[in-house]
Amino acid sequence: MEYYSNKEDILNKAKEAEGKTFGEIDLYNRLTENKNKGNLGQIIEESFFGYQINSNPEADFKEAKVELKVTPYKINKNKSYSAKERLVLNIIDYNQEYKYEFFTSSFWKKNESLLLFFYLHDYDKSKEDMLITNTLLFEYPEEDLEIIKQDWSLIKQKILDGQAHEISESDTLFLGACSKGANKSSLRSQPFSSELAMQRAFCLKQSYMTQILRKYVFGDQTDEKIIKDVNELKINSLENLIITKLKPYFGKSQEELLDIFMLDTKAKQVNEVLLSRMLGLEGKISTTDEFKKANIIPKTIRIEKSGRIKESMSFPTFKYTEIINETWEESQLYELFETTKFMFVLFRFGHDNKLYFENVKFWRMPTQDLECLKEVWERTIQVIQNGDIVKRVLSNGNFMTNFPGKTDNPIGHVRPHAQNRLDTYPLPVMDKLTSLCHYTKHCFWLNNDYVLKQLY
DNA sequence: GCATGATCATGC
DNA sequence: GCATGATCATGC
Repeated sequence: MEYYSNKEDILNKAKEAEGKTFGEIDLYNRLTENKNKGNLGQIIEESFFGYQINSNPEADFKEAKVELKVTPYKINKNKSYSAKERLVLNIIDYNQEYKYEFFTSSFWKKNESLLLFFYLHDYDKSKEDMLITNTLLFEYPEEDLEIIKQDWSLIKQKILDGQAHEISESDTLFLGACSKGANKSSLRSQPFSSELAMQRAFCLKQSYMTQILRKYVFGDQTDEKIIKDVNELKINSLENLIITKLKPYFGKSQEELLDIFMLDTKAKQVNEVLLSRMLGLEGKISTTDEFKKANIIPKTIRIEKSGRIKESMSFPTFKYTEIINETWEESQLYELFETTKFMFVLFRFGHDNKLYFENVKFWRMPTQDLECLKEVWERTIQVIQNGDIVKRVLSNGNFMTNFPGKTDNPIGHVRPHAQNRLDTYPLPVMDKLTSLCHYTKHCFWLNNDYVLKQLY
């Protein structure tokens, strides 16, 4: 058995796997014999590097401090590449992790540097036919490491606060704590609360992995950064730095801001452009390195003079044929709110009818609210499955539906979101009342009054 | 007045 | 062509 003790040798060996399928590498028929079928990492460890599989707290290549990981990516409709999943790392032992500092943590001990085997995932292929296309020895860039340190500290703080059961992947930016285990009943004890917490593992978020893939594997151009000086991140969080940069503009009207940045009112996208200017960016905030890696979605909210928000908040449409086959924990809705952080950009109408930039708030959906939203998701599936979408036809020809409405749930509801009524998705079950086999695209909306409550 | 259905506008 | 943010229209 060869022994790989330095990074160069390890990477050179890894390169030999590029262009091979898992079937070609698998010497011990792990794939075909159907046991441990999921674990492609084990095949690489055992058949390719020739070492015994272990679950040490140290990295796989202990001496070189390199952890081996196999991870899939996909090609999108628009030909770009995306990581298919988050990169799941070691399980968090709530009863131990809080005792450490970042550089003595279990995360750092095991994942200080990563040897990544990227393979192209293809739904039409079995695992043995999927191709390893690229390998990468990855070390965290300095500016990323500062954010990862903050992420780790936040997770540690939640354990210290007896809040391990409230941890969510959307708490943090690059390094997450994702749920791990067969199901929700994989619970663990925590040191500062009697409440059991879901078993979680450290992970690099899917959005972070996508950026790694694009930048280091496919050599895409680096995206613009909000924080240009790493040192700023050593003393403050990304969120606080953004708020600090925006604070001088709080209370200014849209007109004043346009004036300051010498812009013409070109309607619609003004607020997004203004936000960019206030942060000193050339492009949109949603396309910055930090926002893409952390999966932060900016949302503009306009508060009326009356203090209410007129419109509810929309999200991507769902496909009727797909949603009915989802489980809650793997559903697109759960994934969205479990992993996404939102940046609410608040504007308020003054008594002079002018729009004033008021504040910025980073928000993620609290765990119990997400559980409440589950009822909306369940009801939606039920309605689709029963072919029970249309409740009755209104006098003007519009359809009234049985989808959960705003009054049915405090968090969210289901409503159309389409070009027009003829912009549809196919139905898995024919609608009983109308005999329709396609129905207008719908999506989940967050209730306007719920959103308002989140601001204060 | 507002919940709900429907659609517009923009940009990729 | 369509996703997405934004907003309109109207029946109850």
